[in-house]
Formats: sequence, C-alpha cells, structure tokens
Amino acid sequence: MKQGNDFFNDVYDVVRQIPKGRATSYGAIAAYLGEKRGARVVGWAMGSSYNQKDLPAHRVVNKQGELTAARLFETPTTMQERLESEGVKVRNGKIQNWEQCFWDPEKELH
DNA sequence: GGGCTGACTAGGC
DNA sequence: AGCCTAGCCAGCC
Repeated sequence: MKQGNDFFNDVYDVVRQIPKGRATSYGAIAAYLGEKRGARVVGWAMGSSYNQKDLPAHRVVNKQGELTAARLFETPTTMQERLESEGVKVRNGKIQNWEQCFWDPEKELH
C-alpha cells in the first residue's frame, strides 16, 4: 500500500508485490502511483535502491520487456538468471512471453 | 537557484 | 525498422 511519505517507498512497495514469475514496467508503476509521465522517476528511484536487497528489481523492466537494467546488477546476467529461475523466459536480455508475464498493478492491486 | 542526470516513453524522420 | 528528440520529475552538485 502507499505510504504517502516518499515516492520511492511507494515504488518499492509496488515492486515487492510483484508475484513470482511475473514482471511489470516502469510506466505501469508510475501510472499506478498517479505519475503518468513519471516513468523515468520510477526507474531512477529503482536505480537509487540497489541497496534494497529485498527488492525484486529484476521483475521491473521497460515497456518492451527488455532488461535495460541488467548491466547494473552484480553481473550483466544476474537479472536474466533471476527471472529465468522464477520461470520467466528471457532471450537476449528480453522477456519472450512478455504479454503473459506482464503484471499490471492498476489491475492486480486495484 | 540553475543545470545535469537517469533502470522511461511516445512520437517523428 | 532504427535512430533522434522532446517531455517527464526528483535528487545532486
């Protein structure tokens, strides 16, 4: 749920609720938080949260299902490996069945 | 306080 | 289809 204090906290909270084997986009999170044009802020918030070990950051990708943040993880393949270990099929840094894996917070969290 | 940056997106060429 | 530009907003010089 929203904390209302920090936008970061809202982002983190939404990301934590992403079910295993699913993924969402920055824009979807931004839209859910009421920041229709705040996709960059979401991504930036995520980038500033590499300390948040409990945060399944690998479940957040861009709108095309591409793992644009893969290079920021421990290794360039960590993000893909984590997704695949959860059942998400990734090919060349891109989620294959993206439409099926996509998790929309606006619909799921209502 | 002004300008730069970025894990984004949509639109134009 | 691929590259470029503009808009977006919060944090950090």
